[in-house]
Amino acid sequence: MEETADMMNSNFKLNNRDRAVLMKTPFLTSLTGNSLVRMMSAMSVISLTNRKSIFREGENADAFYCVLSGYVRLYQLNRDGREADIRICSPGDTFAECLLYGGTKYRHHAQTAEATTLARFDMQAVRDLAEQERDIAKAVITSLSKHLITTMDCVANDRLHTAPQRVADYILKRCPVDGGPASIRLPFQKNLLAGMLGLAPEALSRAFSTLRRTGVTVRGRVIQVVDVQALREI
Amino acid sequence: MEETADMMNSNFKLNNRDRAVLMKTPFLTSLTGNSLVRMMSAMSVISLTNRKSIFREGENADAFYCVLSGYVRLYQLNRDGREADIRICSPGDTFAECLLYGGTKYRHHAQTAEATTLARFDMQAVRDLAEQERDIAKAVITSLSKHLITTMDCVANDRLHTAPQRVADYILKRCPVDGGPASIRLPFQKNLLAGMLGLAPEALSRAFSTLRRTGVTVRGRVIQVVDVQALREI
DNA sequence: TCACGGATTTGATCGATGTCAAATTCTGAT
DNA sequence: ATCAGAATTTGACATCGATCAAATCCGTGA
Repeated sequence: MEETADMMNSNFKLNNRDRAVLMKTPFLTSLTGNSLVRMMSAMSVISLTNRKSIFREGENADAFYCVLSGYVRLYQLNRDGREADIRICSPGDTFAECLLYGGTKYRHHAQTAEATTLARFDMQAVRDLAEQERDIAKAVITSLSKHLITTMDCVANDRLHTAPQRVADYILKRCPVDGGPASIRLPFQKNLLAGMLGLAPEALSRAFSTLRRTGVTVRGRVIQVVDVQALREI
Repeated sequence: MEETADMMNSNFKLNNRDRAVLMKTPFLTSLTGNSLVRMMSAMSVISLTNRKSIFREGENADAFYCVLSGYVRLYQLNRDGREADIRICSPGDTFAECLLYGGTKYRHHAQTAEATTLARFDMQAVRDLAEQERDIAKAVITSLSKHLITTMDCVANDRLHTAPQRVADYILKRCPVDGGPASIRLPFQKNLLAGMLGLAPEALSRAFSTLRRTGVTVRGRVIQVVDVQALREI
């Protein structure tokens, strides 16, 4: 059994960290006993290196996924072939689960944005399970609800806030609640943060430099905030 | 029993058209017998005149709604008090149903954008029903799935297309499939269309005038397209 | 530690869209 | 049909963010 260096694809190993993430997924966190076992048996684990395609727009949707480690970029192309990120999925995020009952084709492209481990759920198997087990149906509902809320927030954010405001929002959501100084470390490249916020990388960079005058210092992936309260005002 | 001229609020009458819309709702369309009866008893009908508040951001979410006739605007305010539409709900659309399992407070303001009739579903009652009746859980899942898909499309649209492209998209979705000439009538004010597409009214107006050179004529609410195929190219 | 290549920042510019005000058109009520 | 008020369009502008190119930074592997 040989793996290429390019792409490792396994469905047996699941390390502790990945397992912990998986069990906190809305799909699994509330399940017990039989339901949990059945969900796990509809699932396999997949590891991919950076920049590998997971699926393409228009393909037949026969699975949905949960990110265990790494990041996944969902994007579309416009007529000119330029791509725009729709969503960046972090560990714990589920994607394409809306196709359980919403359609049969993937609606955008998905590719890894880092070395990534995924839980792959067979669409038809989960569909069947949701019809049989009450708690699985409820788990699906919870997952869809939360996902819908974050997506609506995304629309609101895009339509309501400027680039520096979105960046400030992002930082503040990850800062301690008190108003003093704080320091956070980005878990990924700025590239991805830009996509998450619906910005070109250059726009993100300029947003950071706008925030400098509000006491935000950026060095590599480390962001330092002099006064969290002051940042809230922007 | 007296109603003010300002706001009529009834929960007994349901005319034929409204009833037909209601039964095509994802929440009700697949239900039969007992489930249908129980859902109907968790529901009441509300009629409101133009520009009435349905709920406000931060209020306790004790109901979700389905538009039977008229239109509802979901919007948020930014720090300066300027409002941005998040979503325009048309007859058949459901809103705030993501709070069934996603949270306890409304996340934005909702107000009528015309004289409007709504089906109001008691949140807790439907929550209980979804736990008891399989087909109701499934109906909830279907509704959330579809809603999530359209919301993701909205993000994609915002990030990928210019104003004239979005307007062209809107027109094309409502045109016959063949490539010839076509004519459609907007079911609402341009105001609302602008909000739907994430544009200021002035930007919508200018988008229309850009489309004139692609053979699109606008007079009042009537939009005529000389060549549907040509419009697709933009 | 050094050097390389990719990531990020910066500069210059452009196009798209929001904003405000004024002109015009539309609509519904009389 | 007429008119007032609302909706829409148009004009003039300001601003934001995208784009392309060039410079710089940074992390990684040797």
